[in-house]
Amino acid sequence: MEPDDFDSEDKEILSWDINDVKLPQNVKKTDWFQEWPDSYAKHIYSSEDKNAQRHLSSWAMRNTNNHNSRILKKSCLGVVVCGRDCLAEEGRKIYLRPAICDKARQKQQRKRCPNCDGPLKLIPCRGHGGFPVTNFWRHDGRFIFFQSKGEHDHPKPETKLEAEARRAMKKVNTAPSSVSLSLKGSTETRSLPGETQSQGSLPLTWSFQEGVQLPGSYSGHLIANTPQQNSLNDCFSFSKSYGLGGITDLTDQTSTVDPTKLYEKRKLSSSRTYSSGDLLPPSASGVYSDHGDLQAWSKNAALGRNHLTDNCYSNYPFPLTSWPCSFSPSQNSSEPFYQQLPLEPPAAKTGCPPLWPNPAGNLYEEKVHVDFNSYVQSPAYHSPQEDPFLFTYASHPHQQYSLPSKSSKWDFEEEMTYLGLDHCNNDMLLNLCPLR
DNA sequence: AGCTGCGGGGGGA
DNA sequence: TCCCCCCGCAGCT
Repeated sequence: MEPDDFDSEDKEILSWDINDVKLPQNVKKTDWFQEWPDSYAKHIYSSEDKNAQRHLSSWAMRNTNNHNSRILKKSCLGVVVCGRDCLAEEGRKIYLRPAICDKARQKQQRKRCPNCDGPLKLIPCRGHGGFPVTNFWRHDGRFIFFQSKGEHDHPKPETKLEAEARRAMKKVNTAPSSVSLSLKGSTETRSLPGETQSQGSLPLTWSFQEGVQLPGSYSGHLIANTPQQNSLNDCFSFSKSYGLGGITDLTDQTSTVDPTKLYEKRKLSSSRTYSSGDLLPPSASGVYSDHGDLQAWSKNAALGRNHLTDNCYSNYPFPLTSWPCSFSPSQNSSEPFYQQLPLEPPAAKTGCPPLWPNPAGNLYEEKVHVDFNSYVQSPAYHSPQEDPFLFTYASHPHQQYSLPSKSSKWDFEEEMTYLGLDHCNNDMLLNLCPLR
């Protein structure tokens, strides 16, 4: 929605209210999905927008009965914090996503802070005149209208994907046999070059501490130590959360597809070269970054609707809790995030490996520079004040993960086949590769 | 188990 | 009348 050159139609489009009897239908340009809508925002999404169809938000929004079946109303639940306001290692705080279900939330609040064993505390949202911020969704014609009322007065919780991943990790922890068996014996997963063994330097606070206590041979390493394994987790969450057709449950696939082989296969089949820091160790990151926007972006990308892919930027579907991407794009995910990244760091140290190749064939876009290892806050990043997930970070300058050069091609179909995704339906493929 | 949407109902302004 | 909240239910993942 560009505010220039208003005519009467544009004014109509801008001045609507969710309660209007008639909403504008002559919308020329729909908005990109906003994962962290705040303040008194209004957006018009295409009715084709999958995220909008699902009324998604990374804020923990619960359904509220407004006795109006035409307008879906949701109110914010706030954020769950440690009652002792403890700091995890490296000064990170704990911001959990409140469970949406009432009973699950009560159960959640009975749990203890895994960092200090203190009580957990729910900080309610009071951003709308003392009441929770409310979001309204209304489907009308070819559009989905969104309106937010109030301004969140609390930190961002972990995203839905992160919360789901955390639960998934707990499942792995409690029922490790199905996943871990296939990983046993993997030297890559057990011992990575330059990897330190400190759990405390894992990128998450309690998500990792609680969830990643994998069985013996793991020595505390997450399945997603390697980008390849990570992508499996990511796929899983994609399909689980957003119902992408074709990918049914990749957690099951980890028991049939040995991630070690996957990693080796990728090493062999790809011309990518990895530097000494090759596999990104969990210890290489210490920032609990809020990459929710990236998740939204990657979700959108996977759903075939993303301005970045439109612009031939490669897709970096950043993982859930486990991938230590240390940058946070704008709160407004309509802004291309490449504009907010450092233009050219001294050494092109990039960290997030691609999961989905760019449909245009530009598998790696070197404008995306992420340094997991030595987090230096640039003006392009959110300050910790702006973004509660970003905190001071003790750098580990020794490990690097090099992004392959543009010449590196990733055989997408081969990859999909190897991942067991060769049965993906057309919709899935269309979503992933809208240009194919 | 948890998320989501729906709807009945109570209570306050 | 409007708004907020609680609750239960059903469908889904």
